[in-house]
Amino acid sequence: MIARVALPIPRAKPFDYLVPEGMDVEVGFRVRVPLGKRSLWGIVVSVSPSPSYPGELQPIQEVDGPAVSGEVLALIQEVAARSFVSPGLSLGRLVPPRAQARARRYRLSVSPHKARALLEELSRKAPAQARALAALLAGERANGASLRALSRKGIARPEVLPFSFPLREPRREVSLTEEQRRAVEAVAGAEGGETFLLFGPAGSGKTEVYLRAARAALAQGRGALLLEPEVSLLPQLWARAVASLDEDVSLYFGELPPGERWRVWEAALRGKLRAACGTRSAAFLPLKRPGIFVLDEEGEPAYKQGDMAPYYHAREVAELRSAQEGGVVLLGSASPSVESYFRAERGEIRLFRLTQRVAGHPPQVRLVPKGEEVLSPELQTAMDRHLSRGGQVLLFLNRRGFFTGAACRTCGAILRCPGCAVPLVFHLANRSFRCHVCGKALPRPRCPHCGGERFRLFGLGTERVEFEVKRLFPSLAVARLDSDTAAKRGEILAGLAHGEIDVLVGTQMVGKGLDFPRITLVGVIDADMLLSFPDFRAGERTFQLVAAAAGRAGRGEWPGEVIVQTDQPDHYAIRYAAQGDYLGFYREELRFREALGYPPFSHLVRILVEGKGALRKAGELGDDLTRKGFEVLGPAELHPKAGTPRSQLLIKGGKDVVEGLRQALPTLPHGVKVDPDPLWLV
DNA sequence: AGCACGCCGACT
DNA sequence: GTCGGCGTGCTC
Repeated sequence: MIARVALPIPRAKPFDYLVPEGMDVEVGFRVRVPLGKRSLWGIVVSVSPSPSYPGELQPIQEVDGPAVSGEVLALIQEVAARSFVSPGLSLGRLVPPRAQARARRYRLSVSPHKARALLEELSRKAPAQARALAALLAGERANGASLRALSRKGIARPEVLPFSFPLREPRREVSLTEEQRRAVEAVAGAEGGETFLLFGPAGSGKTEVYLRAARAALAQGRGALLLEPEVSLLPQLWARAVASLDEDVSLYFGELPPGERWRVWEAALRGKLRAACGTRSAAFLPLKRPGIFVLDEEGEPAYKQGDMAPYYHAREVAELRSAQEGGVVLLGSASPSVESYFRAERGEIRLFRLTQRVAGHPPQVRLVPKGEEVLSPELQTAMDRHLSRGGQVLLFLNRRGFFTGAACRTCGAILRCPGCAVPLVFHLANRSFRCHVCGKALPRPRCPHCGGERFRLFGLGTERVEFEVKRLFPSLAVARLDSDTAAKRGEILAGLAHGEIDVLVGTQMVGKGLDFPRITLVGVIDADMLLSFPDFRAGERTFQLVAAAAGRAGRGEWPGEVIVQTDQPDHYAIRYAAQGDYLGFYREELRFREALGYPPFSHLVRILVEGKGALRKAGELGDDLTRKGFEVLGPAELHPKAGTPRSQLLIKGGKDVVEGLRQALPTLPHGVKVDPDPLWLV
């Protein structure tokens, strides 16, 4: 027998190998095979009696066992084809490696009586182990190395616990509003392959609809996948799912330890797992008979993988799966993507609106000018007012660091990363200039033009907002939550929950989904920042930023207030966001998209060319595609990444543009990447 | 992706 | 004279 194996190399086609006599190899199995002088793990995509390769075949070296279901294997191959990358590489990135799950807890394997007796003996020879044993007896945490030593001696044994968040919710049976009930009934009674959009403001009870619909799917013996765009949003959804579904609910996201990822994946593959919460990569979890795919905050760009192949959108993956494997897709949002709302309006997906608030109050939103100070007088006054009443304050700014730019005092040149050419950001934490593209840190940079060592610093980052708040309100407890402090995220959120933190400064992403009833004031430090991006989605992102900020305020009994610092209060994205009017924004945005022929009135494909002569190569590729009848925008030169020059083309076309490109470019030239329906153009 | 082969510049 | 740059091509 011959097995065709997809290997994690850029080549699109799988390789043929001989299956040794007596070896059990099936489609979806992971196998180790020789390739040249190397040996690689790959996934069997088909098994047949005759080879398609004319040369001599090598035998499979080792079988690991089933790694992916036939359905998800086909899905990943389809996703790979759509983003012009090798199925083997895509499989290598989406199917988690087999790894031993790390023990998270140790248990005594001797009686407590015997353990106490051992304690004395150990305290002389191995005091660290004695301390660990004492901690075990007391049910406390202990040093890992000491525990492993105790395990070797047979005194303790490791116990693998599933990954979980330290968060529990009581089970609560809430009665549904009429709107919620109608949505649940429609979703639960739908045919497989249907997509729904649940559109309702923060506090309108979308999560309850997700959970009831998931419960209905589980009751029919089908699986449920609940997705969030960010890991930071998972704990709360997961805790509610655990409380409300009579089912084990696993967590699955890219940042899980490899052993844990594999454990959850394998449980799904074996049919032992029917419900999971996760981020975009969880859309591929090989659940048997999926019944529902929920995407909360469906308009969030984090659902799109755009930085690494395979380029995919979790919504598209869920819809492909529901069409092939059955089940429905339920999208939910207070500010849906323009694309999804457009589809709902055209009747391609079914729209359900939730208009009644079941929790909290709509906040009052005020637009104030930015001015010279980091915190405008209006924001300062409002902070005073809310804090003196015992409220908490959240301040949003989408930029890390202290100063976001530096200009040479001698010649005026802007200090840039030598490899990436983007302006360097000054961070107070280690007093150095850092590149936010490649992460390089320069403690004492010199001007590349004149060698000057003194710089004028400007621009606003989260560190400086934190600094300003501490300066203006010295008695307050101020914390900062951005990717520089993300390691302390749990600690910071606990502090916020216990009222130990008065003011939290954060970037939009890490601060999203916070649900703390005592946060009554939210400040958006610079609402204009996203507007200045040369991207047709700038307005949509700005609306989402302000709308998300508004959704964070006043989730408890007290009415919330939002202060938005902006110098463009008349811009429609900011104006409608302040009014909480999604539809007003949508209509105006749609007119703009139609006038310029942007999505949803067209499809875009981003072609990225990297390496030496990128601009020239992109130009030649663009000319070639123009001759073949494509509408080509560019080439545009991008800032280099870690010294590699980059350029890009945009192709604009109809629904079939990706298929057309696949025929026009059957093999991609070296250094070329293709991202269909990109969400970020810069 | 690796790893080989292969053809042109600055060094013991 | 060689060491080594990375362009092209192949691996079942």
